[in-house]
Amino acid sequence: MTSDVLAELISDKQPPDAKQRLVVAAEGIFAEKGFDGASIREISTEAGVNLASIKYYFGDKEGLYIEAVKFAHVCSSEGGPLPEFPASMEPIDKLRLFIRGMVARMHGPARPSAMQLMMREMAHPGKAAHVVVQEFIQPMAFRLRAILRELLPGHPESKLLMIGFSIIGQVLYYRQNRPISELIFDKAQVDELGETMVADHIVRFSLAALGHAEPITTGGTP
Amino acid sequence: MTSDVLAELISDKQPPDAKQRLVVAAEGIFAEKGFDGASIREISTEAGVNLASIKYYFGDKEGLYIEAVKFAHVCSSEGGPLPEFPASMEPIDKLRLFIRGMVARMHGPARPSAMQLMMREMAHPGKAAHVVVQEFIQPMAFRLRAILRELLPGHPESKLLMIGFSIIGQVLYYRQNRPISELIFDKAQVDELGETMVADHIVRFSLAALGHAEPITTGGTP
DNA sequence: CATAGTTAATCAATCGATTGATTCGCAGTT
DNA sequence: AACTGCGAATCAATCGATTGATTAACTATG
Repeated sequence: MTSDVLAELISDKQPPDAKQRLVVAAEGIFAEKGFDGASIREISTEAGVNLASIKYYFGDKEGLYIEAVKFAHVCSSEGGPLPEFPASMEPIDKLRLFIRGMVARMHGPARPSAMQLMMREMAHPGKAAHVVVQEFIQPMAFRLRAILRELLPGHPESKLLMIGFSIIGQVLYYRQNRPISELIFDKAQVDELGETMVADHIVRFSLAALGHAEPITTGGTP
Repeated sequence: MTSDVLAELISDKQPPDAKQRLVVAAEGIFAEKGFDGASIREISTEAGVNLASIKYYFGDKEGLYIEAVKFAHVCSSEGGPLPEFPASMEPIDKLRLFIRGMVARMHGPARPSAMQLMMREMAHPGKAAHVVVQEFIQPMAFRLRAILRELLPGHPESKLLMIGFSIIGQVLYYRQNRPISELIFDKAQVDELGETMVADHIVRFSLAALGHAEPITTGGTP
């Protein structure tokens, strides 16, 4: 039905029509207040369109929500489609690039509310979750597992799974738990951890755990 | 005002009164549907008490929510108050015990909805968040930082912070992202990762990254 | 005219909050 | 013992506000 909203939005022209404005406003408000907390009246008001337009374009509130999640997914993906590396590249270098790319995606400059909405949907998966998983999360997960399989041949699948979770867990922490971290420690102390610093740390920490870099204990390159 | 509910609840006798039943029911429903999604009518019905009792005991919906979060915090903590280790113990052993204890707490048998409610509040911190942080999260974080400071003297504070985030991030992943992981991979494949297996992996992965264990690449003990 | 799009107005339902009345238990007084 | 007064606790009933959803009338474009 309304599945081609995305194509319009990513290649949007200047004067966005009602449907576009609705999706954009919905993405921001749903990200801020969640599905239950947001009201379609507030969304339609911010979008500057009539309340009934939501039914007209999306059927009901949930239809608008799903489109907003899809839109958030597209916004988050345009930061870079996870760079392709040549098959000849050393798997350890692939892993290095993969982690860097993933951190960049997370901390990326992309519309913050987009990532926030996706995280909300991931925390409590609903009908819109499978879209995010299938088009956003699953490819990254399978790519990472392929790299790990190449890097650690012969290891049982369960071990590869846990190693992947250890790496993704580190990356996701900064996106999921930043507000809490700022409550625990000084906000300034947490905020000074820039994207490159975090990426360098996770790469070093993970590669060291896999025996492909000097352990953290070592100061620099001795 | 209603700050002594906790004392009653942790040492509760057989016939729970209205206030107790309200808190217990609220914890379950808030955990399942969130603050906005839950209604005080549903909570009072499940608790078997009158709607007006919520105002009588807790003032309003938010007051009940805060008490429910506190209750969830107490429930989650009773699994074990993070074992004290003697100061003479090697820091590396402290770290090992700490990780194991934290994984046990997360996967712990404690009322599942309790942990779920705390995670919900951590994901989108509100007025009740500082209670969870101050009494549940902060002590663990500071304890971990002390261990790391002892283990890695001379390292800058920012590096210790990121190392701590790497460890906590691994532990939290399994609690925060299990439903998504089960969507990405086979549910059975994820579920077969038991608590001890996960704990062993995180310990090995983290200690290896810090140069205090054989890297994962190594099969066993060569 | 016909279709697409937009509008204001309103629907029934549910929300959180509040009211006033009622019951219960236990002190103090006679 | 009997009666009284008072506060704690609970109840049904309802408040105004807001929710998502829907209708019918209106405009504009082709």
